[in-house]
Amino acid sequence: MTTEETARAAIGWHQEAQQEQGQEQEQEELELNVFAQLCPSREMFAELADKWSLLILMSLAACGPQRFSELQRGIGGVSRKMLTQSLRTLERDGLVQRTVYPETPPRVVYDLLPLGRELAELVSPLGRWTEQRARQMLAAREVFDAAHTEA
Amino acid sequence: MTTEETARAAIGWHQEAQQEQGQEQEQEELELNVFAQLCPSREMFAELADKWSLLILMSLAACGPQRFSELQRGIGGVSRKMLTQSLRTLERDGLVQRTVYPETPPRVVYDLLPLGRELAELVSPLGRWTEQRARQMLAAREVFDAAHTEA
DNA sequence: CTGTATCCGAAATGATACTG
DNA sequence: CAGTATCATTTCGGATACAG
Repeated sequence: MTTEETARAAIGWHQEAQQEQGQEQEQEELELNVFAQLCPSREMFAELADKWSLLILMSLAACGPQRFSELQRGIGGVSRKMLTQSLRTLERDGLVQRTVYPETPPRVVYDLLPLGRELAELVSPLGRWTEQRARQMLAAREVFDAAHTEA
Repeated sequence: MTTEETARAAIGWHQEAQQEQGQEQEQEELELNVFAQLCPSREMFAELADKWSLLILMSLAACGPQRFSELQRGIGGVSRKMLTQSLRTLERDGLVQRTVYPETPPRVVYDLLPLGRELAELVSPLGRWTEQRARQMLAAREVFDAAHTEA
């Protein structure tokens, strides 16, 4: 490995794959790369990098298993449609479990599966960070907007 | 604090604020809450919970300061329009710095500001997690889809 | 090279009404 | 309660042309 290669590797991630994606035959285990447009992991990433999906994961992590209506009350502004849709996707990908208790009226509870819990533990800090730094970002906005108003 | 309240607090986050948002006068420092529809932090969160914004932050964290064209090559599938737009937002919120070197042709370099670096360090693990678990999620999908095909 | 401006089709989302 | 179906609207995002 050359000095150059060492330097690039030290910076992080997997630059080789970032160039293009097509002929990564070096390993029997194909490299997945969120930066590559056609990589399956990019599709997953694009799906998870969504406001509602992340809020659902955070809510389940913070408040534990919840019913559909609890989630909707807890996550301000979600419509039933978006909540249903996002939950289905999370369920499909094995992140969330949907359990129906055949009562009347029916009770449906959503909970994190191990995979979803892993992800939620990475996402929750993101939510807290946003709350902690929101004022700072808003302040930066005002400065930026002010500087771009004298036109 | 009742046993019930202790339990709720232990679960995490700030349930009080999750109910509604309007009369949190308990502290001089208003509580920010990403779960509340009208909270400023929600707006910030919605803005950051975006595919392109997150990929830009990850790319800058992984590869260091980059020019516009480098970012576009590194992030597969971004159009100039989306890249410009996302970079402007990140710049406006004080996460990214844009530096113009008045050469010919002009050279523009983007880099993380301290605030953006903080965020990037929370976001990058998310990208790596997605790559590591993508296969698992895809496998879960097949199972889910198979189970919902016999109709 | 690094954008900006505009057009336009596609996709996301909200509102509403209906169902098991 | 927990959805589904449909429609209307908004927003997103790519293509293209033009500019400093």
